[in-house]
Amino acid sequence: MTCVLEALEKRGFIYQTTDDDADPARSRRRLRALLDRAPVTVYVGFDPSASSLHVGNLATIMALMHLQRAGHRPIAIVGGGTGLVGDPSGKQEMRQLLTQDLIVENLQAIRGQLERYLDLSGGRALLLNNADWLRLLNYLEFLRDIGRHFSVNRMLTHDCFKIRLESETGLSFLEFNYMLLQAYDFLVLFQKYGCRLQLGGSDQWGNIVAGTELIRRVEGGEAYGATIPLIQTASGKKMGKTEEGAVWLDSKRFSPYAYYQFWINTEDADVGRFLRIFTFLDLKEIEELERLHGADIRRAKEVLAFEATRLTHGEIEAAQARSAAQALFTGGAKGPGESLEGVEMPTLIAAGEKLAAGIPAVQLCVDGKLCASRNEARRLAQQGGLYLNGEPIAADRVVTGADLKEGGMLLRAGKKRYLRVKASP
RNA sequence: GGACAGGUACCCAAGUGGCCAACGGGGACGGACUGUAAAUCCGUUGCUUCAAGCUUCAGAGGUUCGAAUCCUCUCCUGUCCA
Repeated sequence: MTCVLEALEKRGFIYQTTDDDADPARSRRRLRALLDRAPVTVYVGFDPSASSLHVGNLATIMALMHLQRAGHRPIAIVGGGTGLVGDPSGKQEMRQLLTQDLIVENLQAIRGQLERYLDLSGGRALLLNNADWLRLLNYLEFLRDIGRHFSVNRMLTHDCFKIRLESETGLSFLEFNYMLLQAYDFLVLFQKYGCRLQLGGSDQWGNIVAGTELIRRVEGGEAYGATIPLIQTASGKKMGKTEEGAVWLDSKRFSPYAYYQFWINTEDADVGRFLRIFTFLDLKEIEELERLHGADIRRAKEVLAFEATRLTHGEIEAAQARSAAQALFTGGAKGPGESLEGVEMPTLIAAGEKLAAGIPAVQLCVDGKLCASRNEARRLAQQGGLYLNGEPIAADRVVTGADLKEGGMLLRAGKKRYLRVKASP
């Protein structure tokens, strides 16, 4: 059995582990041994504050998939209990508190999504809601049994608190407790499921360590933690954010077409790193792709986009997204034409009679979500960034049935944003 | 509970009676250059039927010919004191 930890390290998943040693040669030895010896139960927590996971969660999910494939047992906690508190780690501002109903709703949705990535059959992976045990807690008992193991002095030295203590927002007592709850989660999982390893984003370091220490104090047991680096783009932006917000893994919120586009727009410098983290291609193949230079790097990006889309949305959707991209970009589509027939892409259906009478192009932009307002569309056109069937158009351009080509037309904003307009019968 | 400081557009942040739809920076968007990349340069960045008009500076009232700016009350945040 090849060492999973080593494989994860090579792919760039591991930022730090609780088993790190000043001497790199000895580092992570026990953790490696643990993972090599027998199946290990590994836990990761997901935040239930949104009804969908997003690309920011993806690296962690991928890590879990690798571990599961290597025979280990993942536990995904959806924080129905901790979600009521809100993790202050890495946050400048206090979180909005969520209602219980909302959390339960989100939890169900996230559950459904995780099933796409993890094999839950026969207990090969578990999805748990920490509300199941956190809600049973009694305040006084918790303080006496768990609280006494924590030193406030020590807690205050953690970065996650330091930042907030120095910020204008401050830190509420509620949030200050979050760390104890997450540590307690780990302890419960250790006791009930024999969970020995917790994984998380690098912002989770403090919470994870708090858990391993609590386990040592209460149970005298040895547990480990590992963090995954915060994935940033080469130019230093947080990965997985677009102007519209997060890149969701839910196809209703973020279409497979848009998802594919998100990946194909990866910066050159990130392609290799992302291939390692966000696909299962083997390292040799990735190295091949990394050898591409100049415009050829796009080929590697196509592989990345296709693989990533396939993992999240499935083979069929991925293929559709790819052919849409090829038709629009590589094919240099000017009009909708045959090449776009049946292609999955953003499409606006305009009422036939209205179109015959003429609709301002700016209105179509707004209706089709290409622009937020007619003003914005007008500006876009004035700057020469609005195209109809491949030709730049003026701000006062009125679109009529005469602009339809083979039953549709193609509006483009800037270089990348396309909208197909079709007439309803 | 008391004292003080503050709440300005996506974010940061100027402005302290008219010259303010509001300086500057970031971000974003468009153009040029390219390869649906990065970097760079130029431009844009409240809404509307683009002429003018309309709605914005925590909220509600008020003073004034005229308010983001002055007054009153309310809400929110931070700091210090109790």
